[in-house]
This record gives sequence, structure tokens and C-alpha cells, in this order.
Amino acid sequence: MATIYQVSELAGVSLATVSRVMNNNVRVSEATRNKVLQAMEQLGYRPNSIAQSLASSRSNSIGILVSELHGPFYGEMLTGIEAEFRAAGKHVIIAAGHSERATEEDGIDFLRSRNCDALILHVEAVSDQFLVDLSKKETPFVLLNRQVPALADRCISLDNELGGYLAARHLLQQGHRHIGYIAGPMWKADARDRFHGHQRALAEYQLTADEALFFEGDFRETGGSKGLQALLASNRPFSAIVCANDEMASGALTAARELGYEVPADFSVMGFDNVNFAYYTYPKLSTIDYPVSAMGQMAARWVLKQVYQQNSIDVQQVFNPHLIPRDSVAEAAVT
Amino acid sequence: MATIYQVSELAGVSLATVSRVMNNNVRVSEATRNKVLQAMEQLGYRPNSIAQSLASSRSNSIGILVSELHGPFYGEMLTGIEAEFRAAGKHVIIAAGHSERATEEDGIDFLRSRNCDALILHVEAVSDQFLVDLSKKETPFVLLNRQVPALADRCISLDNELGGYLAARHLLQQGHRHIGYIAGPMWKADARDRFHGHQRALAEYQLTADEALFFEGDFRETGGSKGLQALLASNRPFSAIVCANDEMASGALTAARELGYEVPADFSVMGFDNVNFAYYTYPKLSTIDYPVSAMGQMAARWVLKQVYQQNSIDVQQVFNPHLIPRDSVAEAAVT
DNA sequence: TAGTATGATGTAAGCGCTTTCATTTATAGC
DNA sequence: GCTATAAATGAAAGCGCTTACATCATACTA
Repeated sequence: MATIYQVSELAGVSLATVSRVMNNNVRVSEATRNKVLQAMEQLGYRPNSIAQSLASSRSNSIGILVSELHGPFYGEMLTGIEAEFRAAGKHVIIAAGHSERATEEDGIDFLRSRNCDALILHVEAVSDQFLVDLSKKETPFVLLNRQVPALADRCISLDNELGGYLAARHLLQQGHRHIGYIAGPMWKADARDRFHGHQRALAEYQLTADEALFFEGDFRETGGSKGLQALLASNRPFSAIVCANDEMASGALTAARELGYEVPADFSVMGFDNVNFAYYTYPKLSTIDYPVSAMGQMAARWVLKQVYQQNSIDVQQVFNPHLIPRDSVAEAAVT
Repeated sequence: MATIYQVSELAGVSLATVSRVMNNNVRVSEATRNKVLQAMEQLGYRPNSIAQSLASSRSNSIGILVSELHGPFYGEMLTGIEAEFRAAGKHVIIAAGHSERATEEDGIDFLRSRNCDALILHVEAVSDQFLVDLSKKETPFVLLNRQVPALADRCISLDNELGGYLAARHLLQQGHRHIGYIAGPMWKADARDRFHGHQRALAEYQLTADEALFFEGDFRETGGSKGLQALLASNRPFSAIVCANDEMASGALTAARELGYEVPADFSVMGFDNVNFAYYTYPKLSTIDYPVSAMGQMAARWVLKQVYQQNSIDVQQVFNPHLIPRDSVAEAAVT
């Protein structure tokens, strides 16, 4: 592999000049620049990015920590992030945190030790305090899908409350008045926010959530099936249920079918997230779209702006979800 | 950030010694090692991986090029790869190739310019010749899910022929004798291989594939729905169809429902890949499992063995698919 | 025309490590 | 106690770049 030295020799200029034309920051005369470019071409020169990093103390790499690499959610996120950085000539190092505190902390450590210029973190298990402490260290980071009040300027998140509101309002507009709710783990902020939005929509119709029709699930399929069974067991009538995510909605759908109910004829089901498989369920799931790819992209832009000084970039920190009506919600039967 | 120099000073030894205890390759006396370790601890020292890379000319990074970062398939693959490398202290740089020749070549270039020690490539659009040429350059690579005869020792792939065989045999064993086939794009090797396996199974039953019941799809949902319509339009009777992947199977399922057919009562449907949503379709899709995470992991091991000389590792190059019977296939009605 | 900006280029000192080679120190054999 | 050998350590030369600073040529001012 040719080095900058050989290029400089062939072009008959100094190392510094070659470096300058590469980074085209300082002025180099047109003639010299061409000589250098030609020498590079001729030698098939490619700069050694490691050496560049060491000398300039920037690695042009961004560390990404997500909970999982598979699943319907994170892939979208990574897509948004990668595309943005790739276009900017930065590269992306990934690690998985598996929603466990130790693994997440370890992953952050791993990424930091890799000299990332910045981190994009989707973490669930580490404490706010840990993040606040981390913010005092040298490596800057953004948080995706998490709100830490003390770090508000580095958070990119969805308005979950609004999402919960939209889901409930959709049902209410279809005439439903008895609505069950299968929540996520209420220690998670997003689960709580979604439910709060739900309550707000109900309040607009002078309704309150019926406690007997509330079930706290786990954001997984089984949570949805258990939840449906619990709602059914309550013996309260309901014509619709909201699930706080699509996985649980899918579980509810399956359980409903197995118990002999038909959705949406017997009752409607709303999901949340609009993950890819929501389209493949039967009936196709009405849900709330989570613009995860756009949010990933925005996190990347945050980094480009804050860390690489691309000041012209605008950053949006809060995203709005929106309704995706499909087939799992129907009008309430007139009673 | 503390440097190796400060550690050496505090420990009262030379730079070289500190480096030795870090890499614990050469012998260092127990006493000295402890002094150094303690100094590191005290300073909170973390080696600068960039400097290490420059000096040792290995970056401990592996470039991964996949077609997409989202979708049900690649996430699994990345999970397998990342876990393996993380445990080995290597890190993973990712890029997306979007199944386009130019983007794939560009991605490879991008990764190479990042001084990756090795590449793991899931490429579909670049030519065999391009890969053969690439193999002559310095950066080693493995190919996932692709067979290039000249590069056989660097290919990790699925026995697609066997998969096609298993799918067809399953149907045959259930008594089906008139089986439609919705293929992938036949310019893709995996699409062809799957169909060949299909033919082999038929041959064992003294049958041949009915050309009128063959449709070349695109591996996407619409391919499945169009395919089903084409089969139906042929006016040939069939009691089952094989789709060359789950996306198309899902499309076929949806189309069937919309056209008033019931699966598997009216006809059975087989998928291929066992992507995550295959579990969420209705009816749940019978399919062929593609052990994609295990294959990703194996690609990582190949790298560990071939590039990082971890010789104790065993590498398996060809993986076998297996049948996942679920609800979309039923016994053929006796006629 | 001397004096001074100004732009273009060169010089050389790092960046924080690894690694070869030389040197010192310990171990053993006699 | 002395040499032969091995083990532990140190000195120093890079790895391939960036960048502060120095230098030189040219253009402009008065």
C-alpha cells in the first residue's frame, strides 16, 4: 500500500502538501493540487484511516448501542443511522446491550475504548445517574428513545403520550366506549406515557379507564395473550382493546382466535409501533406508527451537528407518532 | 486520558514493559506485572486502540456488509456475528449494500479503507469475478450465503437444494401430488437451488413439476400474491404450493384469503426462511428454517480462525435447513 | 524600491502505541 | 566464584498521518 510519503515523492512536494490536498482545508495552488492528485491516482493511494485518526485524534467512527440487533425495531433504527453517516464518510460500530444493565454498561465501555467520536445509545437498563455521569466524560452521546431530564438536549424521543392518545381517540371515534388496555411494564417510561395518553383521550369523552379492564403486560406476545384472557375473565363488557405494542397485540389476536372470537367483529384491537409484522397479522393490525428510522437518522444528524460541527443541520428532538388504520379495528356495533 | 508513558513512569518501568503486560505475550516477572497493573488501575488507564492499531497494523475491526440492516433476516445475522466478535474483543463495522452492484462495491471499498482486518460479505449484486479479484488484495473476507466455486473455502452457505427438497417432501408426505411453485428470481443461485431440490423430491415420487404451476416471483410479498393468481388462472388443480421464501408465502396467504380461499383447507402453503413474522401470519406458516444466526456466528469464527489464528476453532461451511411444520400445511384431501 | 502583507509550501514534532534489538539481571552448571 | 545460558527489561525506531511553525516567493502599498 502506498503511503503519503511515496505520493509526496512522486509529486515532488512535501508530506504536508499532500495532507493538505487530502483534507482540502488550507489553500493549495491548483497546479500543485493536480500534481498530487495525479500521483495519488497513479499509485492507487488510499489514506490510512488509522494513522489519520491517531494524528488528528478523531476516529470518524460512531458507536451505536442498541438492545438487540435483530427484531423488527432496531434494524430500522440502524438503517437510518448508517445511511446518514455513510454519506458523511463516518462509520458505525455496533454493539448490543440486551436490555441488561451490566451488558449495557459494558457495551458503552467497549465502544468508548474504541475511540468513538460519539455514541448513539438506546439503553433501557442503565440508570439516569449513570448517564449523567457519562455525560461528564469526554465522549459525547445522544440518547434515543429515552428521556433524561438532566440531559434533555441529548434526547431524541417519541411523543408516546400522543401515541397513546391517538390510539384511544381512534377507537373512540369509531364509537367504542368500553376499551380494555394491555399495558407495557409500567416501570418503563414509554409504557406509562402511552397509558397517560390513553387516559387523556378517554377524559375528552368524559370517560375513565376501567381498572378491571387494565392489564400490565410485558411488551411480548405472551403478555398480549395473557392480557386478553384477563380482560375476558373480568366479565366486563368491552368492544375494543388497546395494546401498548404490536407484539402484545399480536398475542391478543392469536389468543382471540383460539378462544373463538373474531377480530374485529367481536372486538377491535389496536397495536403500537407499526413493526414490520403488523402488516402480516390477520387481520392486519391497526397501529400507531413509530418513525424509528427517521429517529435513527436524526440521532445521526445530532452527532454530525454537535460533534462534527456541521452547523447547517437542523435537529428535531421530539417525534410525533401517527395512526395507521388497518383491519383490526372496526366501528363499534350500535347497542 | 492517561497514556502508556504515564503508566510506565508511575510503575517505574519502561514503555515496552507496560506494553508487554497489556498484551501478555512475552514473559514479564510477576512482581513487575503487578506494579504495572497497579499503576494502570491507579491512573484509570485504557489503551488507545487507535495507537495500538497503527503500531501493530491490525485494527481489530471486522467489516460487515449486508444488503439491508432492517428486515427479518439480516438482524439475525448481525446478532450472531456481533456476539461472537464482542466476546473476542473485536469490533464490528457495518455497511449496507442494498443489493445494488455499485453500492455493494462502494461499501466494500468503504470498509477496506477503514482498515478492517477482515470482511464478512453478504453480497448479491457484485460479480463472481469481482470477488475473485478482491480475494487477491490484502484484506481477507468470507462470503455468507453465496457460493463462488473459485472461492469455495471462503463461502458459508445454506444447502438450499436440501431446503427445497425438504419442503416438497413434506407436502408429498402429506399426500399432495399437485403442487404449485412460486420461485424467486431465477438468476439468483439460491432461488435456482431451492427449485432443484423441489424437483428432486418430486422425482422420488415419480412426479415432475408442472410448468403451468410454476411462477417466477421476486422474493417479495407482491410476487406471492401475483404468483397465486397466476397459478389459479392456469386452471390446473393443485392442493398445495411452495413459495421460495416467507415473504412470498405471506403474499400468497393474503391473496388467498382475499380471493375467498381458506388455507390450509383449500390448499396448503409452504414458505422458506422461517423469518420472524412467519409466526405471526394466519395461519402460522409452515416453513423451512434458515439458521441465519448460526451462520453469522460461523462467519465470525471463520475470521477468528483464519485471520486471528485461533486455530482451535472449527468452522462449518455448509448448513442444513430443516422443516418447521406449523399450520399452513395440512394433509391432502383424499380424492 | 524598500516594506509589508499574503498565499503557498516545507520542516519537523508529535499522536500512543508495538516490536526489534541490545543490554542487564538472574539461574544454573561446574 | 566464574562462565554459559536464559529470562527480564530497556532503548529507540517506527506505524502513516496532522499541524504548528518557519520559510519563501509573490503581490501590493506608499
